[in-house]
Amino acid sequence: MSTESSGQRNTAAPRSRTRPARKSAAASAGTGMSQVAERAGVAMSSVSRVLSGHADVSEAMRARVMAAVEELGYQPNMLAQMLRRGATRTVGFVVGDISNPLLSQIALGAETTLRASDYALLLANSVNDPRLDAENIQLLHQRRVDGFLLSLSDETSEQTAEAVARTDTPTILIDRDLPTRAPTSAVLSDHRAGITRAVEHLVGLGHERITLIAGSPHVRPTRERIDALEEALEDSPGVVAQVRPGAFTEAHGRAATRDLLDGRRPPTAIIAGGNQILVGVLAELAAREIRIPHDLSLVTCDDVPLAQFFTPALATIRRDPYEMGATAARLLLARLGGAADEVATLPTQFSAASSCAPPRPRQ
Amino acid sequence: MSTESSGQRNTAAPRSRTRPARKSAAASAGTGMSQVAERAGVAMSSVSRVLSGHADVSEAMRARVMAAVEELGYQPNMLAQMLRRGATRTVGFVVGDISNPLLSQIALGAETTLRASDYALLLANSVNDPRLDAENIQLLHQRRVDGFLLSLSDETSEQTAEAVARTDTPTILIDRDLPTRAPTSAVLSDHRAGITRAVEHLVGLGHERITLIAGSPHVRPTRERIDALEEALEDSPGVVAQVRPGAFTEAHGRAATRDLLDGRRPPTAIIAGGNQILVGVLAELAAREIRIPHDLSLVTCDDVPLAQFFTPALATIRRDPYEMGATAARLLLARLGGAADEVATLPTQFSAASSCAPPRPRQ
DNA sequence: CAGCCGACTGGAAACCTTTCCAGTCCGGAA
DNA sequence: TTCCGGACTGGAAAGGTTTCCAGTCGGCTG
Repeated sequence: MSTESSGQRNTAAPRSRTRPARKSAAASAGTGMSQVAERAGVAMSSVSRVLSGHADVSEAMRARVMAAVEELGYQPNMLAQMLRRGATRTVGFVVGDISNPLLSQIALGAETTLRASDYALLLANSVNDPRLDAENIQLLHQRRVDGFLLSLSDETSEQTAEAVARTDTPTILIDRDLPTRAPTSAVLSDHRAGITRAVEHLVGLGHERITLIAGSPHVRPTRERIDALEEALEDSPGVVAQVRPGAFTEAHGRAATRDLLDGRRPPTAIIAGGNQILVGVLAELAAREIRIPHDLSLVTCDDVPLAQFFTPALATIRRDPYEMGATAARLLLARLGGAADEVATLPTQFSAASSCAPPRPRQ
Repeated sequence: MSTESSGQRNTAAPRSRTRPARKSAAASAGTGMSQVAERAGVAMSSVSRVLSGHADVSEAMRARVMAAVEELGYQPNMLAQMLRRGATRTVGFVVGDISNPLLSQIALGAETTLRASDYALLLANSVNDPRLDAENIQLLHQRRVDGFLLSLSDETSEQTAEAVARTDTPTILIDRDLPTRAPTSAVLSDHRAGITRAVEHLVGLGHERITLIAGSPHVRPTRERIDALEEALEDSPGVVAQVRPGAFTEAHGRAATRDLLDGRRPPTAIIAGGNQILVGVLAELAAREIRIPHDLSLVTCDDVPLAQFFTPALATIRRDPYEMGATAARLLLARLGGAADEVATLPTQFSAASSCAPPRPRQ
């Protein structure tokens, strides 16, 4: 595979230098409620009542005010409203890494749902650094968000727990467990069910050494998957579980795979606990020319679009990330509307495929 | 491929119902600058000066104020600051679809860069609907963002152009061209270079019918790629270019492929203009059991992680989306700092691979 | 007919900061 | 000794809205 480089990197001349003339006089710039009031010949309080749909407003008043609003092209200053009302209609989304397809789909679901209720989404990446989790929470809190959606990098961090507690703001955890007695809503995936089905399938095929290469041990999905794997094998005395938690990275996937295959008793089946991990696993398997499913069976979690063309087809434990985001948003909206905290659990599906087959007979 | 469903969908009981006791008295709640001033026995203006690092402040004053700030755990109210200063230190990011890996990486680059300068990112998806582009711009404008990062769904929309013009706010276009004389910064990809190299490569292999299955014709990348393809073939009289613009969707990729292959003169090479389109193309090729590169050569744009395991390896026109986002953010920060508008062009790389081979001899 | 209530409106405080302006005090220069 | 400027500080306006409170007025009840 050869690589040709092309294109230059430069910064070209500006397209134009002149600022456009100040907008037509009717613009919103500098037009405040008092101008409207003056124009309509009424008090500011009346303007405010009309605009906020207050009940005690006569038709005549409404008409006069609306006319003035039209004429002046008045638009309320949201900052002043936020200050006065003490609410920003803004939600903070703290996420380990938005470039992860799983999380960006969650973000899409959340933002779409929130926007339907006139909330905006403030995005903060923590690049999987627990300190940034806490810092971002603090930062968004200072920006006075009305609520939080948290997909933390590390739920065990003291600082993060403190930061969450300090905010005293409605918070929805996304597939995370925070070890705190404070009430918190959450939307969770039922990882156990997916792993259980996958393991049943593998055991049914005759596998006796099943390895889970998992991500960070400091987040719920990893813990749940590990627990589910070990639990599922309690009834199968002959089958051994191996677990390799680490990080949700290609590097970990690759290193763990290498390590396992070099070990005395390599697994007959691997479950890759995330799409980046999968890449690492596949890379190492390819480098060793290990054939799936002939030499090793493979299951992955949280598929990505192109996975469907992988040969052989990959068995996958799926969930619906858009729906997770949407649900998280709904839970938050409910809380902001005064409802109690609530935990929603969303299902997981296991799709068997030809990447799983009976293990090779023992050599 | 069988599918077992597992897991239940439910909403479980809340974890707790009691609110935690109001935080210790020193909390920021209700603590304003005037409390600090009173506690320190100075005027509010002095507190403000100390906190904003104004020059004319005595050491004694600074110490007293800071002590009071510490004791009260005072945190400034950013909403009041925003209102007073008329700046929010917030940037609006309008994007067709954040769940697209290309765009989510751009978002990551942008957010990371912006946060380093204390700006926050307000995210708005337009789900590829031009009306929502305009609406989101308007919405974010009302929220008084200091600047815009725009990855529009349709740069030809009147409403969008008007919305942009109306805001009179520093704006960076991301790989888009807005037909307006207003000055606008932009970060662009040099698609032409990538396409040119790819076409040279294909022509070198002997291809005579090269098809570009492109995305929406209403955005710059599509136009640039089409132009580049046609231009590149001007010097190769025997080679025919076909172009199938449509949408950045799997459906379009699949339909266009079907259409082409059913046509009288099917292409010998296809360039898929995006990762979703690629999925559609591959699906149709797989359904017809068309072998790459034996029956058809394939090039794709904007790869995704798993693409590297596709067999055969996919020739790809790449760019660095994180860097695009970071560059866009830098351009915006510069504009916010008073600099003139500027256009940055980032390179594109073509990587040849075994998905391209000489075409089958004519039947 | 007095009294009262309800519908409606205006005035002003409150939200919290930044910034302009004026004023105090002191040291140094004339 | 007087004047001036610089260093520093306090007061108050401004930024734009929401909301409480008080007040007016017409109509209805007793």
